[in-house]
Amino acid sequence: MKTKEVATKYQISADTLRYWEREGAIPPVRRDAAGYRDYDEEDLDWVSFAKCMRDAGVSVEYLIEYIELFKQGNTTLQARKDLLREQMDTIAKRLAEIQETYDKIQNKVAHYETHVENYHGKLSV
Amino acid sequence: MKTKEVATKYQISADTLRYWEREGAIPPVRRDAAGYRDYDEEDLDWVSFAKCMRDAGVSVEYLIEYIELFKQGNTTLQARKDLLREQMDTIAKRLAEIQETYDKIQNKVAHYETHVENYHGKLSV
DNA sequence: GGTTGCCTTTGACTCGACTCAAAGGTTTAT
DNA sequence: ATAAACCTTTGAGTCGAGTCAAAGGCAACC
Repeated sequence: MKTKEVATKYQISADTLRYWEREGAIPPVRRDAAGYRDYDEEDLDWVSFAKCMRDAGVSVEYLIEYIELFKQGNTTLQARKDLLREQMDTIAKRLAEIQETYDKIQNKVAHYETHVENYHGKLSV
Repeated sequence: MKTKEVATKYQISADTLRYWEREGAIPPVRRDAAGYRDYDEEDLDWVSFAKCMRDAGVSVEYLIEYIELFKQGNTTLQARKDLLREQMDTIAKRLAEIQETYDKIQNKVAHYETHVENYHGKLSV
């Protein structure tokens, strides 16, 4: 699978794909005879992983760290697990925060329904 | 309440507070005789609103738009409500996305428990 | 009355994460 | 066989969102 195809499939720009690889946020991708990237199943898994994590707000730097550990082989299994757990905690917090904001806005919108003046109310009702 | 106090209270830098106001992401704050900002209850509500929204990933630009509408008075009530609803949709999507990633990582971590090799598995199990 | 610690503005700087442009090689369709 | 549509690298540019530094004003304690 070539760059643009992958880009389309995962809704990422080709530039971003190359950028991630350049930075080490995904491992180096296989190349064909012409030197063109040719993503195999495993490469796609890494792309999918990176996209997921980025979408959840995980920094590129974290991804690089993870790949770094992966490259060092099976002695880093525990470290990688720890890194993922750490990210899970962060994501969980973000999730809760966003949920909270969501509820508050919902409340605010509900107030708009009833208060038909020059409304500006608190978020925390 | 003075700038630093507010900054501490909401875990924002004083610079950010001034930046938001400068950009119009919150309305102008009352000043004391010396020209120092003195946040009253309503100002604090706006700060809290801005922080909430920013934390949920809403752009400063959106906040500016909202404040713009607010300044224009009660003819913009519907527009403001629409804007908030739009943001709610976006936030809801983000929420779902993050939740999905969270579940996937959880799964991945679980796999680490059982697969004790040079593990790298798919996110989607 | 001086030092410390706030406060102000203005304008420049940083940082992360892309994004684009230039210059050029390959492959596919006509 | 030539154009269109890909691909490559390198290096520079952009963009959002702060963040910092300079230069100076007020305020309170010792």
